Formats: sequence, structure tokens, C-alpha cells
Amino acid sequence: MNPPARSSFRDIKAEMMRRIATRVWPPGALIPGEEALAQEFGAARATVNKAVQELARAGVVERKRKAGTRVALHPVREARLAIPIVRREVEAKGAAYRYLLLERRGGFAPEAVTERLGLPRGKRMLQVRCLHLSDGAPYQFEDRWINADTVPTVRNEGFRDVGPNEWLVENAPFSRAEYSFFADRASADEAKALDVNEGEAVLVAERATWLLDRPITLVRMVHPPGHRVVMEV
Amino acid sequence: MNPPARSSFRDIKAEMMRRIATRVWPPGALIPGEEALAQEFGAARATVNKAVQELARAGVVERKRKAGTRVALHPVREARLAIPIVRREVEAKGAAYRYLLLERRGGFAPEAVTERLGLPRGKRMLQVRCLHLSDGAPYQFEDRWINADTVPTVRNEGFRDVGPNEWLVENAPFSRAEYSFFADRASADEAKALDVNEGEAVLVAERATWLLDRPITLVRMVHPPGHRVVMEV
DNA sequence: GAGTGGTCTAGACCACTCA
DNA sequence: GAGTGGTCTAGACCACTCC
Repeated sequence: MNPPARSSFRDIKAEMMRRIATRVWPPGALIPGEEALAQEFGAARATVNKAVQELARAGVVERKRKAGTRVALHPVREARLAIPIVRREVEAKGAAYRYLLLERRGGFAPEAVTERLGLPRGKRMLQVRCLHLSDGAPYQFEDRWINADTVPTVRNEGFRDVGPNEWLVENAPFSRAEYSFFADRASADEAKALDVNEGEAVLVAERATWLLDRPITLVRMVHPPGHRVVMEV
Repeated sequence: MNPPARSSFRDIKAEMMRRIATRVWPPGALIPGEEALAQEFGAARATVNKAVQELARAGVVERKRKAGTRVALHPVREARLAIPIVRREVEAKGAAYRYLLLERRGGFAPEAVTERLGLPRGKRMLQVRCLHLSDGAPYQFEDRWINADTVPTVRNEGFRDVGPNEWLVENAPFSRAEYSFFADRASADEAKALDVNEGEAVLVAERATWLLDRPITLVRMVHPPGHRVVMEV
């Protein structure tokens, strides 16, 4: 008769989840309004609102003003990937991390780089190539172009002891990023650095970042064959 | 003097973001309590709370009772990837989708499959191999093993017109999934299906799903060279 | 013990959108 | 125009955790 005398928004959320999972509220169904739910659960509307908003954020329901809240027909599953600093990624696996600077030089960025970042052709940028090792074995080869206009202090950084990845996280927060994965064949340089055969299938992660509208960096991170990127769902 | 006369939690969040980005509140710093912020912004504490909670969820700040709220030292950036049905993925790009069943058969699953799913060796499963095309070109080759014990109705489904991906989404909700990416060389079968050379570098997505503790399916999805998985950050 | 965040309430006004 | 969700307020109690 009188369910939980006290309902927290978690209880309400859980009960709603249950009704959706057991098809008491089937996909596409219109569920009661916040006012009605508040009354049913004996809670304030704000409490119900918090519960339903979390369900909406998770993609379980869809909300529209005036139209009400519906159970999502095709719940959009979302995979999440934490993007740590490489050092932490290696250390999290219990392995010893080592960093090796291969090259640091200023020069004209290739058109592929400037175009990707929205910079003019022939722009001078800073290029850093380095290697990250896990227990002595190559873990990631990093080839990065940095826009010194956006991060002026980078001119004074040698990247001899600390990698550009870690340095940028501390010194150049980004507001926007584009991140993508693809498979590629290892170039001669990459093969040599990773100690694999040229042309081997490698996983490449590419990341471009901006601070507001100013491009910061474009990086190509190459992992040796067999490397897996694992995501949480 | 008096900034926004009316502060929404978005304004408050934005202003706090700005202070963190511009190092008014540097990494590791303790920021004012909710009460103080509420007074400063001329808002109720609940409003400030909502703003700060969103920053905490985004990993920008870390909160602890009694200890207060600190700017995160190493903001854990998170990339998100929507996992749509392949058909929708293709159609979203404005291309014409086509599905082609290559093979559907029952048989003993390889040990690699049963082990990955936590099933006994020599388990009989249903194997489905199919191809997804985008504007007539191979888009994804799918090689899937399904556990009919968890999804009995799958025995009556021929997968001639609708792909197992789409069918499972409608008929077998999963509660847990493991999702990973890696680069591989195209096998003979895969190369033939995707119309590329054998040994070419291909991007492989692998997904295993369970309903509670019962394994549902393990699928290997192979994309032709050049395919990019783009993530939001 | 005391301070801070976590949550709840009751009431209110607003904004969007459907009819 | 009217209904629904979005947000805000002022006040309150609680739970966790540091000291």
C-alpha cells in the first residue's frame, strides 16, 4: 500500500528503470508527467525531475516540453573512453614507464597538418617526435605538431624529460578536441621506432585540440600491432 | 559592477570554467564553498550546487564532503562514442545502406570465442557472417557468434533481410558490454568480402555482450582501410 | 565536533511546443 | 492557449569526513 515511505531520487530512478526494463512502460510509451510521478512516489517534483533527467541523459527516455517524456525507441548506447596521460596509462597497467625524445625542431608544417587545424598553408610550427615505452618495450610512437602562437611558452620547453602530452595537459588546457582512430600500415620511421616490420598493421589515434578557436596541436599516436583500445559501455 | 543580474546555473558554470581556464583558480586550488558562491552570484545554493556538480561530473573539479571542492590536478578527459546500428550509421552519412547475408550456420565455436565469453569449450553456437554496404561499397564485414541459450528466438530468425546487429538490438537487450578496437591484417575471407588485398591494415571493432551473467554474442566487425572512428570529446 | 557537500521540499515562474 | 518540462528559491536536515 505505502511503498518506500521515503523516496530518494535514486529509488525513483531505479523504479522507473525497472518499469522500462520489464516493459511495464514499453519502448515509445508516454510515461506520466512529473507532477503525477511526484504524487505517486510521495516526493517533490524537483526530486522526480532529477531522476528523470538522469534517465534522459543516459538516453533511456526522451523528453520534450509539452509532448512529455517517452521511453526511447532506440536507446543510444554510448561507449566511453578515458583519455589519460600516456605515462599514467602505462603505470596503471603496473608497468614501468619510460620516455624518449627522438626529435624536436621548428619547421613548415605539412599541408595535411595545417588544413586539419584550420591554419594557413606553410605555417611554421614546432614538431616533436618521441617514444613512450612500457617495461622497456615500445608502447606508443608520438608525432606531434604544436602551434607556438597559441602556446608561446612552448618555445622554452625542450621536452627532454617530460613528454609534450604531459606538458600540454599542464600548460595548455584545450576547450575543444577531435579524436579519431584508424588502422594504417607502419611507415619506415614508425616501424623503426616501434621495432616492427614496415607495413605492419598499426592502430593510429589522432587528436587535434583547440583553445577556443585557436589551434593548439595535432598529434598522431601509433601503437604497435596487437594493441587494444578498450572502452567502457 | 553587477554582472548578470540574473544568474542561471549555466552562467555560474561558465564563469567557474573561465576562472579555472584562466588560472584564477589554479589546478589543485580549493574553491569557495557553495554558500559563498551562492552569495557571490546572488543565487540559491541549489543553483550553485547544480553548476558545481556538472563540473564535477565533467572531471574539472573534485568534491569531498568537509574537505571542499578542488580544481582537478589531472582533469580526466573522456571521449564518447555513440554506438548506433550499422544501418543508421551509414544512413546518417547520407549514403544508401545495403545488407548482405553471407552465411548462417550452427557449429562448435572456436575456443577463442567461448573463452572470451566465459562459455565452456566446444559450445555449440550460431555463427552469422554478413556484409554491410554503403552506397554499394563494402562498409563493414561482420563475423558474429550468438549464444542461442540466452536468446532462444534467434533459432527462428534467418537473418536474410535484417542484420543480426539490428535484430539483437530489438530482441535481446544487453546489460553489460565489452568493446574494443585494434588494428589487424585482413584475413583471406575478410579481404575478399571487403574487396581489398589480403594482409591489408584493417580496423577491427570487437564487442561482447551479456544479459546479466549470460553471454549473448561476440562480434568482430572489420572495416576497410581508411575507415575512421570519430569520437566526441 | 564541526564544516562541507548531498539531497529534499513546496512553491513559483518561465520557455518551449503542440494543437 | 494550454500543458509539460526547465529552472530557480529559501529553508531544512542529513551524511560523510576531517580534525
